[in-house]
Amino acid sequence: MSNAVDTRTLEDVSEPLTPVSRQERKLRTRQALLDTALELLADRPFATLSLREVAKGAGIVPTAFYRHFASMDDLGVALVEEATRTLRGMIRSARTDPDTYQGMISASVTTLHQFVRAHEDHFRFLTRERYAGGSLAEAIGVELRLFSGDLAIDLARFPKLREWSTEDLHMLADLIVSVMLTTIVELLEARPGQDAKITGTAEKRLRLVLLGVPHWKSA
Amino acid sequence: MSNAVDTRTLEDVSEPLTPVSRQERKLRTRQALLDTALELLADRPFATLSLREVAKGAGIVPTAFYRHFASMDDLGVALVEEATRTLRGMIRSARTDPDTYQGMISASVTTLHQFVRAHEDHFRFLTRERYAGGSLAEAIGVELRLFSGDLAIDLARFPKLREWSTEDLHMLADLIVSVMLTTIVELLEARPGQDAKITGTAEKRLRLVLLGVPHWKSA
DNA sequence: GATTACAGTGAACGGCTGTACACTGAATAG
DNA sequence: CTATTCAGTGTACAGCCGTTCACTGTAATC
Repeated sequence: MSNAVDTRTLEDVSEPLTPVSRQERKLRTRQALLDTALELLADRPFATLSLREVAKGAGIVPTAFYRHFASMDDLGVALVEEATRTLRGMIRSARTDPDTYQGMISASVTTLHQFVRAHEDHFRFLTRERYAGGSLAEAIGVELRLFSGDLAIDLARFPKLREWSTEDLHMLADLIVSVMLTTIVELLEARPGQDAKITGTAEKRLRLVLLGVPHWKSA
Repeated sequence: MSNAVDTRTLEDVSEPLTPVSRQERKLRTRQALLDTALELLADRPFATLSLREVAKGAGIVPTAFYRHFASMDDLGVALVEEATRTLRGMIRSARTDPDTYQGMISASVTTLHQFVRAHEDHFRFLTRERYAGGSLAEAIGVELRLFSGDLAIDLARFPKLREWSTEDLHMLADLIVSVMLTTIVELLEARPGQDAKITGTAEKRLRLVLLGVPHWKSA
């Protein structure tokens, strides 16, 4: 399987076992805090996590938490950064051959599927907190708007979309992003074995949207 | 303005000032608890509310809370019921003249806009908790799937959609619902004065989706 | 080899949490 | 008029919370 997408992100390339410089130990504890938080977030919102339980999960005493983050909010920001790094990795992977709509659609959905399955907790975190309100939701919103903007630029390269207004291009990009988000949530909520059906539906939705493009009049 | 949509739901018709039967007092306190919770939910997720602060907001002592709800989760369920009653009211209002796509689109978006503005806290609650995980999210998910199913049936009445498979009809209905949800979130996050732009974009998105319909081949 | 920097410790604090329990007083039922 | 029902009260308790402070032991520095 030589053309499989590389779903790894920076932090999960395996480290050598010969550890121990001081700053490296610190980095590991920091990562343990982030990983613990991400685990706990599997079934509850970020705002319900306590500093004490995250510290306990990472194997340190509550007060040592402050050696790494000024507050839980601060850890939340770091978590958004980590998760959006994964998201950007996915977008980079998906931005390949802009030849045909159909090719682009199935390739994008395949990439989406692989990344969601390889980083379920990151995507769960992003979709859960996106609408939760507060500063994390805002930070995630900003990131998604950046994503949507990039997509609009990519879309402008297609012949049929050359003459669209930038406003209409953004409208289309937002629509595609919301289909993507819906698909991510469906994948995360799915019982095993439903993946093919969900990705199939996602492709259909994108095809239907793009089917309207040649007949669009902005009015 | 005789053809304005009636955005009231059952609970906000004003009561007479001549109160006081015992069960009526109880109902009022219960409603005060629900209203207080809804206020607090404006800027935080449900899971962070405490029984004590909700009780305090409603003007009763913490232990009296149990005269009305067995737990905060129980209050959450009641809140989902109240909010989905508003949602169903909106759907009933929107289900009017299935003559043309264009007429249906702008009428639906107008109804959506009016209901969201008239019941911001209900819609904020629904969209916030939809992805928050836990039993509330599940209950809201069930309700939205019912909505989507009803919409699929309505859509089947349009000539162009007569011969679509039920699967494709659900795909289309879900797509429309996700556009609606996106629009709701945009309205709730909007700074004042942006409403026209948001509803305009929402109409465009729906028009684009429906533009693909006549050219659809399931395959 | 002596000194410093610092990740992690452990006790203690005041504040908020849910809930048990015995109570009061007024609207209701007999 | 009397007895009952029950929404709301007030006290109390054990548990978790974030944060403070003085501390220890070891890796890094000189």
